[in-house]
Amino acid sequence: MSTIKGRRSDATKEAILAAARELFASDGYERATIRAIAASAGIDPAMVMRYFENKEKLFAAAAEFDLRIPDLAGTPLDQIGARIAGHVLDRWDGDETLMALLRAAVTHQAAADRMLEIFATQLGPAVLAIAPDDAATRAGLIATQVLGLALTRYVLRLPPVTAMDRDAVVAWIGPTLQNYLTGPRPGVD
Amino acid sequence: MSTIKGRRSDATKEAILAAARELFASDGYERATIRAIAASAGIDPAMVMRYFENKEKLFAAAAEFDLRIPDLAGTPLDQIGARIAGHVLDRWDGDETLMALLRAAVTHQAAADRMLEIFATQLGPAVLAIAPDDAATRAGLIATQVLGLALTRYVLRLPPVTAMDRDAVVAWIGPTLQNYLTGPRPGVD
DNA sequence: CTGACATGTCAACAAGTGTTGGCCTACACT
DNA sequence: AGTGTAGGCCAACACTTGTTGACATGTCAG
Repeated sequence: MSTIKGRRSDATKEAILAAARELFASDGYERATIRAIAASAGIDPAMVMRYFENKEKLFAAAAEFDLRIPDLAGTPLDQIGARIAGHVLDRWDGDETLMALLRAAVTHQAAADRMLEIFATQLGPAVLAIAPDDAATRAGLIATQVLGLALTRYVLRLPPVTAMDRDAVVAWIGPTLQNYLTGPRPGVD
Repeated sequence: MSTIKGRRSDATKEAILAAARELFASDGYERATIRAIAASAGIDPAMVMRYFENKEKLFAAAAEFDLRIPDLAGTPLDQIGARIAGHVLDRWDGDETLMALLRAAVTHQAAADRMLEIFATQLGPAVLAIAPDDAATRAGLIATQVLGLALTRYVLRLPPVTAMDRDAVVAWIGPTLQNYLTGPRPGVD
């Protein structure tokens, strides 16, 4: 066995993962059946079980995800909001994994936990580096707006939201994120 | 038959609806089974079919909903955002129908359509009355933030978001909604 | 009491689910 | 050549789903 070249099985394993991501993204956890995923990958359902023990673990493998929050060091402090807004759009358009995660998270506890973990370990620290005070709250607020945008634009496809082009979204959402990140803590008024 | 007093069946019909709302809200459309709903209502699954032809129509009946957007006429123009934020929290805490709708909308097309319709017919006109220009876009942005808040606070239960008390949520989210509603259209800058 | 009708229960169906074990095929190595 | 093994397919399992039709019970008018 040549461990140098990837084994042939790696190819179909990858095909299964791709099909799984696609169906989890479009149908959610329960409606994306193993049979449908296998059919979409052009193989037998039993193969899915061979490579990934069960559906739960298949999802876990398919939902592995990195937000790839950009290094914000070089960005002027007052443009970080817009930068994040643009990044969110790019990331969401280029990878269905996030959609699979969001769709599944709403009805499946394990997926919700994974989503929480991603925001806690990836968004949290990034916010902490910029706004050390109230970092958790500020990160939560950002999640609020970012996930709400994703939900209405990519899942529900609310017409006025899908109609906005990239620049408009950044121009509107950017300042909101900027405020959540670096704005004064409200309440004193 | 005395049409004056409600028939006895109306009671169980209402019990079914209540159980349906509860399970649709906590489990989503596919996981909320007719059998589980019937059991929770203390009756036979066949009764559900007798009163509501099928699962689809049961959901439609259970997801009947009114946002009850308050009359904003008496509210100072610059406090409308906070008013809406508070109203959203009240409405969400007091009625599981919204949660059922949101959870189901993510995986079920009919539910998504219903959600779109609710925002189009109830939120849209209210925004139009206040901000006639760009009303659709502004309503969409509001939906973005409101649904994002609901998603992270009530469905995903993101810790920093659930940790905020009512006043804090209103203080943070209110200005965002205010800006989406009455703020200047960005882009000139 | 007798019947009619609303209200409810029971058992079963057909279809679809995740999952399993046995069997086949092709290729690498000696 | 033969043989071991990884990759793949098939048929079946136990179970759950929405849905249906036949049958039982209650309630009230005559």
